[in-house]
Amino acid sequence: MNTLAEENYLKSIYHLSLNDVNVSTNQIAAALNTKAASVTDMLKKLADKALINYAKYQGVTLTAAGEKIALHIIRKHRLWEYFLVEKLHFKWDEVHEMAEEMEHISSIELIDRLDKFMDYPKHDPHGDPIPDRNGNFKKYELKPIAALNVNENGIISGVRDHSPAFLQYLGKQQLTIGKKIKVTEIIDYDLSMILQVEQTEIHISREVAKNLLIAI
Amino acid sequence: MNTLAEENYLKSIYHLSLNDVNVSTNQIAAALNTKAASVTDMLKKLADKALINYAKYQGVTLTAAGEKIALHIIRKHRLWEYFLVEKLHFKWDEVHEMAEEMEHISSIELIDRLDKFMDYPKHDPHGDPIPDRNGNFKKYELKPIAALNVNENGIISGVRDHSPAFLQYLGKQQLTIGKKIKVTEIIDYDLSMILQVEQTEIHISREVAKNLLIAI
DNA sequence: TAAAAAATTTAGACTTGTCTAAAAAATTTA
DNA sequence: TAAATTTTTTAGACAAGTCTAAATTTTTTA
Repeated sequence: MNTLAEENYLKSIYHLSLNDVNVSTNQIAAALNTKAASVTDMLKKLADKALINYAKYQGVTLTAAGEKIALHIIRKHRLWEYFLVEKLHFKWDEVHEMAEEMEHISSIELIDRLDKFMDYPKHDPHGDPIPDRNGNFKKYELKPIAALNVNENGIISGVRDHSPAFLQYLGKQQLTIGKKIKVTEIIDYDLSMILQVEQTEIHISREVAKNLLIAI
Repeated sequence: MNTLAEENYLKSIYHLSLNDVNVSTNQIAAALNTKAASVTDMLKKLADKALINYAKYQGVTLTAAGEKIALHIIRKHRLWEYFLVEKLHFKWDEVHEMAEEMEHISSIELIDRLDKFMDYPKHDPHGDPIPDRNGNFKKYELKPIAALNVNENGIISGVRDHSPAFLQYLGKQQLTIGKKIKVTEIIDYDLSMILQVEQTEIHISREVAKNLLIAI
């Protein structure tokens, strides 16, 4: 098996790969709160194990083997988050740190049984898809509410910012996964938006609108 | 917080302390599958942190602080074992290794909620007591079936040997926690015993009788 | 396109936890 | 109780993962 550090590198590289094909040393260092020199050392090890494609100064991509491991860690992270929210009743802004530890529990059988226990959830509490045991999941597209025009509507299906502060704010405003929203007005001055959510109108800044995602 | 290695040392010292007041370097080395020299190094660190009382060549005892940590790890281990058996339907001989990893998940709130989720179980799947959040548990005494005479009876309440092989054997014979047993015969020749368990008679060796415990 | 700036890698060092081999202390035994 | 044996500790080394500082490569910019 891989070390904890290796698993965290693979997971970060996977997430960064969603935005850029080649992931840079500095991006990884920032994501893992470490130094570029440390990243270079680890990249050599991961390349030796054939988990990444690495050419000096060129950035990295995951190999098929590396991506498989990354997706399995993400599967574990998201299933544990679902467990923490649905079974232990934590709030969606409280579970990330715990899941960061739990995602490294190694047993595959354990996670498959946990999946069954919860009746095979498709999304974690933040709307992110949960890969199945083979690493497959539907790559549905989401777009920010900021991209909507007046009178357009959608269902809240994800967040771009996973910080506790943002999640807490959304929770307080009842802007949670599954809620149906409609844009009733866009303020010219600052591009902030007024949304119709169930019976109430909610005013959100452009910043919030960019980080709150709806299904297309 | 403490490192994973430190937690494992404290836990081992706690378990060994149940048999001997002072725990020796070699005992710890054997329990942790490491070398005496490595143990000496770690004992110095734990003593510096005031988690153990350590005098060179004299063996160690846990301080109150060290015992508290050890009991919390044991609490986590046993609650996760209960979860794995009761909720995920693993067999009692399958859960130890998984719980060895899960016991190091740090959140106290998580384990308290898990405890509540399972309705505050008092014993793990092997009959061992689960400490509460303050490290308290009933210190009930158990004795081996080997200590019984003919016609005496009791309720299976624990095991002395936690190895998968022993647990699997017991499971197959229906010799599980909570079963009522009565000694119907003791064979002079090898001190093996014939037990009445529910409707059936089961013949167990002296070795088994020494490792299977009943409530006094 | 050459100089400046930024990104990345290398070199050497440090910490944690481990090891082997040798030394020292404690215990057993004759 | 002195010698032999066992246990424990010390000394020095190593691997993993990290760091700082310096060197190198790439990218940007003037």
